[in-house]
Order: sequence, then structure tokens, then C-alpha cells
Amino acid sequence: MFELEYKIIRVALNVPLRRLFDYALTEKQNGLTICAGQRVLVPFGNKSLVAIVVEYDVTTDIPDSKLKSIIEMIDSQPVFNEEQIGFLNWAAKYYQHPLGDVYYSALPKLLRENRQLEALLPESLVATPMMPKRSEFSANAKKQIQLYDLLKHKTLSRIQLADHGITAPTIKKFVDQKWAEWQNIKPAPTTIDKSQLQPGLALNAEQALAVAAINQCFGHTTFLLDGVTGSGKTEVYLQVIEQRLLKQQQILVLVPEIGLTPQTIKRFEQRFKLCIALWHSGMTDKQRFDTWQKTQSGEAKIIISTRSGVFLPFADLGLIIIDEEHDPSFKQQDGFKYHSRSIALYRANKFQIPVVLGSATPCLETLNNAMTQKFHHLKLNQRAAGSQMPTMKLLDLNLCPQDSGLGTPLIERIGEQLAQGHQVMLFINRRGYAPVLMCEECHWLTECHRCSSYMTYHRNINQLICHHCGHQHPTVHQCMSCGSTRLTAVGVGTEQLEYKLRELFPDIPLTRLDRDSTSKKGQFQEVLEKINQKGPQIIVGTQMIAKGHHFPNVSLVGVVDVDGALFSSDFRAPEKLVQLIVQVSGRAGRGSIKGEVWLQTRFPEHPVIQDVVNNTYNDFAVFTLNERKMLHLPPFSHHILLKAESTHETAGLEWLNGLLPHLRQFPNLQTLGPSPAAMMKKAGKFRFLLTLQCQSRPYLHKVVDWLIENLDTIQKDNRIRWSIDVDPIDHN
DNA sequence: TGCAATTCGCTC
DNA sequence: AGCGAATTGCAC
Repeated sequence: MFELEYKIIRVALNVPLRRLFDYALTEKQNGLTICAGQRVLVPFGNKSLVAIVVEYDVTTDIPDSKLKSIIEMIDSQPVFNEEQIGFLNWAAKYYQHPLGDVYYSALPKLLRENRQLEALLPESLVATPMMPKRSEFSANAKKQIQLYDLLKHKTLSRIQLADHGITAPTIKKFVDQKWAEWQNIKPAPTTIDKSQLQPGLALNAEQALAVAAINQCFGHTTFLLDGVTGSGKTEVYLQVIEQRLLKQQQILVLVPEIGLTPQTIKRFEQRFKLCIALWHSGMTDKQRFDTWQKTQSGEAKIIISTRSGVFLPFADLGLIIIDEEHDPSFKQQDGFKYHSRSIALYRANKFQIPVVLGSATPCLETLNNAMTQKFHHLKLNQRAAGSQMPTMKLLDLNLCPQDSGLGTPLIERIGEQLAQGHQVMLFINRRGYAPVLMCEECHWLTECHRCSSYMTYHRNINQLICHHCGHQHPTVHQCMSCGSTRLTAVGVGTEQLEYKLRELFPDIPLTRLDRDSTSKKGQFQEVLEKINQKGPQIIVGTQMIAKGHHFPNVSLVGVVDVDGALFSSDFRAPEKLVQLIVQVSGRAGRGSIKGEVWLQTRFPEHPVIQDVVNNTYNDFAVFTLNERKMLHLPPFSHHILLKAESTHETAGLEWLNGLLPHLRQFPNLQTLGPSPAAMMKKAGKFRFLLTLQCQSRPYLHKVVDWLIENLDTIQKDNRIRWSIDVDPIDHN
């Protein structure tokens, strides 16, 4: 044995390597307390990285020659508590994702870098014993005396100092003279009392039942709040939040990416006179850190966030609400491919608190859980007084002429509605002017060189853009194949609808709502306000307009193209289409006007189209769940997707094929594929998928554990890069 | 033979 | 992943 025994720690690093790394503590650090969840700075390769301590006092197999010492301990306290470490470790295992990356996704960006936690915490200016007596200040130094008077009684944050008109030079003088110093302060625990809560609205019987069920829940139960658009789900949320607030607990409200509008926040702020903390990608790093910190300290009581908020460090969580729970934005699509709903359910179980999943169109997995009594099913079938469900009309495009994708009967109807002073909303799931340009002579198409897809023509900025890899090119005016100048736009996008409708209805205000028209901050809100003005108006948009917004003056909604999803290879495509149409329909006739929804299709007899017109979402769901049951598809089996990508055209396919013989040893496992991804070539990489399907989730996980463990020995090919998607929601 | 492009191998 | 080292491909 060697004479000196340094303690060894095992850390997780933010590298896509499925293993942990061991480091030694130096003699100096040996005396310091170290614990799991603490951040340390370590040398890695030729640079230094922030690492999270997973274990300490471990024995290592790493030879002394390779074992390095940590550079420093960054904080004196862990950044994760026990509950967080627990669910993060579970999530890494469940999603088969490297632990370091999972840990990183739960940290605000400022803490992913080598910055001390304590230096980031809010500080207050505190008087020291060295502060002179009041009489010792010069009578002219009015500002200094003012600060003296303030500090004599209390400590003040930077914001409070600014509120009193104390400026930086005065503060600097006090700090330089050591009359005062900055200190981290723990906020005084805030107590919520009834005076901070506005009274709730009167509830109908269904709402009252739902509120009572959730409020009477002790321990962990998952509620599905299954309510048609306009049935008052938000009021139920507000009333169950109120009860948890009075228990002095925290509430997490998860919303889809698009749902975090000032409208939503305003509704919460009007009801609860307390600071609502936000967490979403539009915030600055500092703002996000503040929310993280206030959540940890318990100062933030209500946290409204997009999917990644499910990782926040709650001090005392009492309730999780997931609004529009079917929304695909709750599933992260790249890197750590988690689903917020699954993580929320795991944490809620550990916290022993209720979860409320709200939707007018619950995802079929959720609905199945409700039908099998795993979730408590709460239904809200009554729409608020005065508003009724819109009527549905099918427009068979085979039977009428069209102009820029609009059937002439629809154009006529738009004119009538506008003439009556109503608003019209047109929905098309495609940005830009046209999805492709075509040469009329040789039928050459504007293909993207890096993807198996086409370049979309954007007329406003005169560019061709690939929506998959972002590649951009000035619009071509000649065919790249035969040189002809006869290029035409094929297909329709939001821009083209805008041009056409402005031409048809030149005097009517028109608003286009898509990612291109709302890219700037605050623009989205501006546009929403414009839409809420009275008077005739046309609104053209993508997905964005379908989700959750309240447009009381819209009487006609047109879905320009529903056919895209009808023949998709994705078994979830009908579900998504029906959800979308129900959501879009929810935009029509929410006020006093009876709404109507027009669906344009070339396949009016298609069963999914017939379902949308004739049946309720619930009918569709029951039917489709039966179908899935017969085909052994989720939720009646579980899927894990193995993805392989390579610059080589076939390497990924060959690699996945090579795994198949090894997977045959698992009798309860079915494999589907390998097959090319929905978009085989993306950003210059060829992508292939192998779906692993199994009735038993634990068994499926065992297979994948075995696979990852043995991947290097059974199939080594450095040209490919592989990843895993547990519970995939699409096949990209 | 030279050099750019691709692939390999490694990170405690 | 990201980086340096090794190997390959191909023009001259």
C-alpha cells in the first residue's frame, strides 16, 4: 500500500459518456466536508469542467497515473437536495441518459458555469460596527446621512436602496470605508393569508365536484381534468391552488411552450396578490437563476413554467398542474428526451401530492390511465353560459375550384362572415409562401442539399429556407437543372394565404401569426391584442393560433389542409390531427356568436375525417384505443427507440441490422424496423431507427440496460452516433 | 509525395 | 461532445 491515502470522489460530468469519473481530493480538501450534489471544478482532458459529486469515499480502479485531483470545490453546499438527487437518478435510469447531462438540465445556466452559488445569491447591505455615529457625518453629506438612517434600522437589498434614491457612489463609500458590507440574506418566510386572495368565481356543479375532489386529496393522486374548451378548467386550477397556498405550500403550473402568455400570467396575478415566478426559455440567465433560487428558498409560491420547470428545487411542493397535458412540447425531442408529465408524476409520488392533468383532448395514454382507474377522471362537459359548440363543415376539394389553396365556397363564406362584422381565422400548418418551387419544364424541385426535404419559399424576405436544418439561400429564378426561368410555387403556406386574402378583401385588416411574424420579443402579445379588437378581421396562422388563446370575436375557422396527416406512417398522426382540429374549433364562437369550422379535404370519406365531423373526441379516443389494443401499440405496449445517425448513407442501417440477432435472445421483445427516420437525411446526417416494443416496461428496460452494457462488444462502428428515446412520441 | 479529409481513441 | 493523433484518399 502507498503511504498516502487521498479520498476519492466520483463525479458526473456534462459529457455524453455513460459513465462517471473518479477524482482525488488534495490534502487540503480532505478536511472539508463533501457531499453528493455538490459542485466541484475538475480537470478533464485539456480543460476544466464543472462536475457534480455523486459519491464520496469510494475505492477506484483507476491507476494513480491517470487519477487526477479536483481543482477546487466551487460551493460549500450542495446544489441539489436529497429529493432532487433521487428523482434525477431515477430519470437518468428511466430515460437511459447519461447522469451528468440529466443533472445539468436541472441547473440554471449560471450554475453550469464555474460561478459560486453564494456570489449569485441576493445580497443586502448591512451596517458594521465600524459605522460612525450620526453626528460624525458632515452636515452636507445628506445622502450619507440618509443611508445611515436606513441602515441603523434594517438591512436593504439593492432594489430597496434604489427605491430610496441611494445611488452607487454613496454605497461604495460605505463599503470602501467598511461602514457597511454586502451579506447574503435568507428571506423572511412569507405567510400567505386570505387577504392576498381574490374571491373565486361561482362554480357550476361539475367544477365544484372537481375542486372538491382535488382539495380533499391527501397524498398522491393523479387527476385528469377532462374539460371541453370553454368549460372553465382555469377556474378549477385557481381554486385548488388557493387551497394549497393557504397550506403555505408551493404550486407548479406547467404549460406548453406557447401557453405562457401575459394573458395567462395576468389571470393568476389578478387572483393572487403575490409574486408569480416564471421559468421559460425566453428569460435571461439571471432571471432564471432568481426563479431557481426563490423556488429553493420557498419564497416563490406559484411557479408557472414550460417543461423544464419540472426540475426546479422545490422547498415544499403541494400541487402540480399540467395544462394542455396532451401537448407534445412537454416531451423534449433531443438530448435528454424526458417527458415532463412522467417526471412530474414521479416527483409528486415522492412528495405525496396531487397532480392535475388538464385538457380538452387528453392524450390517449392519459385517457387509458383514467379509464383503468389509475387516474381519477374528472369531467367538465358544460361550456360557460351563452357559448355553444361550433358546427363542422367538410369542404370536398375534389368538387370545387381553388385559389391559393382556398376552395371557392370557403372564400364566399369568409366574405359573408366579414360582411357581418365577424372575425375569420384560417389555419395552415406551414410557414412561408410555398413549401417548394418547381420548374415547369423539367419538374426540378428546390431540394435541400443537407436534408431529404425541400426548401420553403419565403416571399417577404426573398429567400429559400430549409425548415429542418435552417439552411438559407436567396430565391433562385432559374431552374438549376435545365436553366428554365419558369419556376412556380407549389403548395400553400401562411404567407401565400396572406397575399391572397389581402387581394380578395383589401379593406379588411389581416394578421398573420406564425414563427416568422412573431420572432421578436413581445411581438406575440402585441398581435394578440390586435386580434382582440372588435370589427371584421382575418387571422392567418400556424399551430400557434390553435392553442389556448381566447378570441371571442371569431365566428369562422377554416382548416386549409387536413390531409397531410391522414397517410402518415406515425400511428399517432390521427390522434394529433384530431386534437389539433378540436383545439382549433375551440377558437370559434367562444363569445355570443355561434361558430362554424370548415375543414378542407380531398378525402372526405377518410375514417379520421368522419370521426372529426360526426363523433366526439371521447368516441374517437375509445375507438382508437381499441385499435391500438388490437395492434399491441402504446399504451398497450411500451416503446423504446434506438436511433443511429451517420454521414454514411447506410452505416446506421447496417449497425441496427447487426443488433437484431443479439436481440433475438429476448423472447418477450418485439422489434420493428430498422427503418429510415421520417426524415432520413437531416443536416447532412443519415438517420435510422429501430423500435423496441414490449408489454412489460421493466423487461424492456432490462433489454436496453443489457444492450447499452454490451453495445461496444457486439457492434462497434465509430462512424455512427446512437441515442435512445424512451416513450417516443414521434419517429423522427 | 504532400496535404486535406475522415476516422480513431481518449477523457478519471 | 470535443479534441489531438493517426490514417486514408487522391491529385500531382
